[in-house]
Amino acid sequence: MARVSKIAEAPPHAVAQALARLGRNIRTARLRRKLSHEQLAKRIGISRYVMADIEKGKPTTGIAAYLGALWALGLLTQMNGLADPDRDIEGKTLESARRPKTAPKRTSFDDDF
Amino acid sequence: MARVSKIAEAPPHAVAQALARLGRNIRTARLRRKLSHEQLAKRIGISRYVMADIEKGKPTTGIAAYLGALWALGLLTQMNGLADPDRDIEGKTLESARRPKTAPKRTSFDDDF
DNA sequence: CAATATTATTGATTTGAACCAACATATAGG
DNA sequence: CCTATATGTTGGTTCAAATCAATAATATTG
Repeated sequence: MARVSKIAEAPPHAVAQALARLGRNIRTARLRRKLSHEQLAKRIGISRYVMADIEKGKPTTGIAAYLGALWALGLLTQMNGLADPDRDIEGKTLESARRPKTAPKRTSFDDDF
Repeated sequence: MARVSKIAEAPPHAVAQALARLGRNIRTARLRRKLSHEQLAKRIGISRYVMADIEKGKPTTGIAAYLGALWALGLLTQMNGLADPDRDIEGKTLESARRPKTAPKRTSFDDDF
């Protein structure tokens, strides 16, 4: 185990898939712009090795590196609506009138599914 | 992470803003679902401390933790179109007919900007 | 094909991310 | 209010992320 969280060690299929796709898309965008790993990495402020990791969809790589890549490619604006509370229908439905600053106190041991 | 990259140490405003917003949105979604840090973290497979980091928008936290949070909240599908080549108008325009597997060889020192 | 650039891979080094325990503070809800 | 729970903070441990150098493999282009 050690210092890598489970989610990074063995991500659920959906997460692994999302990561792989994101990496592929970033690679495609880079090649279209005719940039090498080294060139793009320099603009982002990372090494070419991390740039390669991003395109592989490495789970443990810091999120800033990924967002930096999107930023350097002019694709960061697509992040705007991500997890937007207004778009969160499920959450809206569940939300009570009040807006608590912490989670409610759970009285029973409601272990997850 | 060690050897923190520039992008994580001092992210550009756009990246920092995107991170902060993502964290806030995740927090909102969590509270709407009446989950504590500990509860959600357990589902994701991270500690409650990393869960708190995510909501703060910590740049150096691994991307899998962020995606895991979205996944556990049922919001991962919103990642689907992110950096999609089909939506990348800029890239489409730049793309040549061929689809090279590496960046073209730059003969001169064309440093950026 | 040849020459050059890109990308992948390996091994070594450094340092902070992720973790935990313990304690402090804030909030919820009776 | 009171009390259990949620969240924040501190200090310490561990180990892999990020880096680099060198080399190998792959791709581009003349």
